[in-house]
Amino acid sequence: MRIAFMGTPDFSVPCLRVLIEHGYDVVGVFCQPDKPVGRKQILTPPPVKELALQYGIRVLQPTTLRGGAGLALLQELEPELVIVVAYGKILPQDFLSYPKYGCVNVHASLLPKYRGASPIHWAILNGDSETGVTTIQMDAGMDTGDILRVAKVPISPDDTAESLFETLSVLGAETMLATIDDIEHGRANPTPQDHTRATTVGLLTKQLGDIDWTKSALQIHNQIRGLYSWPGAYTFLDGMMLKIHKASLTNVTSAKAPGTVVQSKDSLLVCCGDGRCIALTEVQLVGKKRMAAADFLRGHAVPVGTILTSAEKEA
RNA sequence: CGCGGAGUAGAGCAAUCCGGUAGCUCGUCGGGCUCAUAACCCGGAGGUUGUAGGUUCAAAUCCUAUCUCCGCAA
Repeated sequence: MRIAFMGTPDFSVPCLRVLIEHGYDVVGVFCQPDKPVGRKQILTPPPVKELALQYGIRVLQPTTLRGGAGLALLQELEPELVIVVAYGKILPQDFLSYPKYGCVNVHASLLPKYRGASPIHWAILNGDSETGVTTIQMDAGMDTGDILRVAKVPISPDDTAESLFETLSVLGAETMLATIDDIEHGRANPTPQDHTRATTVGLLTKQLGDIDWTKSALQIHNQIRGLYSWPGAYTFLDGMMLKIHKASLTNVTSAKAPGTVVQSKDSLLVCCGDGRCIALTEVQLVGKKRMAAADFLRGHAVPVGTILTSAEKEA
């Protein structure tokens, strides 16, 4: 089967890899144009492009698919099926309807929940106990197509957005293969989504990382692990931003004001809004490297009673 | 040349402005002490102060260049 692949970030890589390894005829790979990255603004190719180049697969990086531009490329590649995994652009209708088997999208949530840009993070931010991947037959809407396959996975209390990313990208690849197999053998059974239960999530912003200590310890813990390792959660210590990379829940309770440091030996134990304390175990001060809280405390005395504040209160 | 911070003992920091025996907390090693604690007391080891030049009687510190790491912004 002639397949065109569309994807850009790390999440898409396992999918493309298994397509190649299973001998599918990948006739072309679409991804976003190279972008300047990092402090030096070095032009960096997306991860998917690098993999494609290793296998000598043709890479296409159009800035737009609209106005027939995308369709023209498809007519050149003549794919029977298009697989889309975190590509990053909306596909126009003429593009969607070109391939014999249409376009299939691999989405990292249990649709119709968390349509949109950052489903993995929101599953953790909201404290969900399970998430998964869904493959859909794409239509013109954003993640609104009929469901082909679903694979669920539990979210453990230790999971971070990063660890789930890893898990779901692999699960996504497996589910994609199964879906393609269904299509090849005429077993596909598209089921419409329950649109009344749909939720949509947007792009993450840095601002989401600002910790509001009046929230419960559980909510704050979800925030820290849901935003790890990007964009990350943070708070303010003596007017300086302190990034919180890792933290763990404790059974310690305290009647102190939310944000108060109640212990600062091996970790920073901070009182939250519901009276429970959360232990900050890996932190990073502005301009410094990330380090274990115990290391941080050797060089920075944080007296018990110090109060951590949110950006809003700083301003 | 987008803005800024930082390289000092195994770890985290101080001393740098104003040049003069590199210090603190922790770890580590040895000894002591206690029914006991993230215990406490005593002692030791561990450094070409990122690199290369320059100024000076003397440079972690001042000057020049260079490498690396990091925060913001994008």
